[in-house]
Amino acid sequence: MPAAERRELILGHASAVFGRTGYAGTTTEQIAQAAGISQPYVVRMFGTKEKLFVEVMERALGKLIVAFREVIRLRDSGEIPADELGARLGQAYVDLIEDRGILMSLMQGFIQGHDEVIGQRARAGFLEIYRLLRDEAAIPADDVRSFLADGMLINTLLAIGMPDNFEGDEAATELMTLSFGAKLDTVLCAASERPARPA
Amino acid sequence: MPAAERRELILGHASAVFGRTGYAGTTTEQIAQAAGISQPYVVRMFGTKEKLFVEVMERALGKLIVAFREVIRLRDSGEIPADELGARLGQAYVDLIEDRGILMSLMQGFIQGHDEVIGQRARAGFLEIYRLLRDEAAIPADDVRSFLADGMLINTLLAIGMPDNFEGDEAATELMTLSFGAKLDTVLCAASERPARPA
DNA sequence: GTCTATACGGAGATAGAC
DNA sequence: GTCTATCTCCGTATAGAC
Repeated sequence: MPAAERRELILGHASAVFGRTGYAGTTTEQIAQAAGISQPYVVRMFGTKEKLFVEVMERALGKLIVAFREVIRLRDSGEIPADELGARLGQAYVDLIEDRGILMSLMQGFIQGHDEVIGQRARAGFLEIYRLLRDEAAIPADDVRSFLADGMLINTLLAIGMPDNFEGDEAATELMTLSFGAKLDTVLCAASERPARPA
Repeated sequence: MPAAERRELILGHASAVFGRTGYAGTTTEQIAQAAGISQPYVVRMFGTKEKLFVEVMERALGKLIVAFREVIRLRDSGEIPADELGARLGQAYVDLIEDRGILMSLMQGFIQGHDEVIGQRARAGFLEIYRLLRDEAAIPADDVRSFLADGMLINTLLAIGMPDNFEGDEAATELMTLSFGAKLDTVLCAASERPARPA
C-alpha cells in the first residue's frame, strides 16, 4: 500500500479513537490496533503522538472548511437561496458526524488548550472557522457567534454520549430534538455506526 | 486539620488541575502537589482517581445549581425583574469562572462521555441543569437550549485558552467581546488569576 | 515499508511506619 | 491522619531485523 494512502488510513482511525477518548486518554497502541498495524509503526510514521494528534486536528479542520466552502459556493452561484445559508451550513456540520471522529477530534483539540503545541493550533483553527463564516460567508458577527455556540452544544452532546443514551428520558429527548431537529435521525444512525439511510 | 475541611481543600485543588489538563491528562501526583500533600494520601482519601474525579464533578455541578437557584429565587421574590432572568443567569454563569476549575472540570467531565462511570454522571448532570432551567426557572425549552449553547461556547473558549491569547488578533477580540460582553473583564482577571476588581 | 523486541520513564495503587 | 517506600503495570519511543 502506498505511503500516502496508508497515512490517510491511519489518520482516519486515529481521528476516531482520539475523538472518542481524547489526546491523553488514547494510546498509540489503540490507534495501531484500529488501523491494523503495529504500535511502533504508528510512532515511526508520525514522529510522536503529539505530532500525530496535530495532524488529526489539521485533517479534521480541513474537512470542515471544505464542507463550509462548498455551501458558500452554492450560495454565491445562486444554487441555494441566500436566506438558507445558515440552515445549509448547519446541515453540512451535522453531516460531518457521519465521518465519525471529525468533529470529536477537533473538540478534543479545543479542550486541550493548555498544551503549548496543540493549544496554539486549536486556537488558530477555531479562529479560522470564525473568519471563514464572517468574511467569506459574510454572516454578521453575532450570528457567527451564535452559530458557533450551537456547534459547541452539538459537540458537547455528542461527546457526552447523549445520542446513545437519551431514549426513555423525556428531557433528554426534548433537548436532542431541539438541538438536532430534522437532522436527528442522521445523528442516531451515525451514533450506532449504521449508515444514515439503510438500504 | 479536620477531615471534612481537608477534603474540601483537596477537591478545590483537584478541580483546578482536572479542569486544566482533563481526567486522563492529570496525575494524582499533580493534584497532591497542588494541595500540598502526598500522592498516596490523595488516593487513600478518595479510593481511586476516578472516584475523585466524580466527586469533583459533583461538587462543580452543585455550585452551578446553587448559583442558578439563587438567581431564580431573586426572580420569584420579585427582587429582579422577570425579563432579566436570562441575563442574570448568564452573569451568574460567568461569575463562576472566578472559582477557577468549576466550569472547566464540568466540561472535562462532559468530554469524558465514553467512560462508563464518568459519562453517566456527566449526562445526568447536564440534564439536571436543563430541567432546572426549564422547570424551576420556567424558561421556554428552546431558550434553554440556546442558553446552554452559549454556555458551551463559553466553556470552549475558556478551555481553548482564548482569554490568555486573544490580544492583537482582531477576530479573536471580536469573538471574545461578543461572547462575554460586559463580563469580559471578569474573565480576563480570572484568566490571569488576579482579583476581578484590583484594590 | 513494516515488524518484533525492548529500554525507559511514569503513574496508580498498596504496605506499613509514625 | 499522613508520610515514605515501593510494587507493578502501562505507554512512548528506539533499535534493529526482515
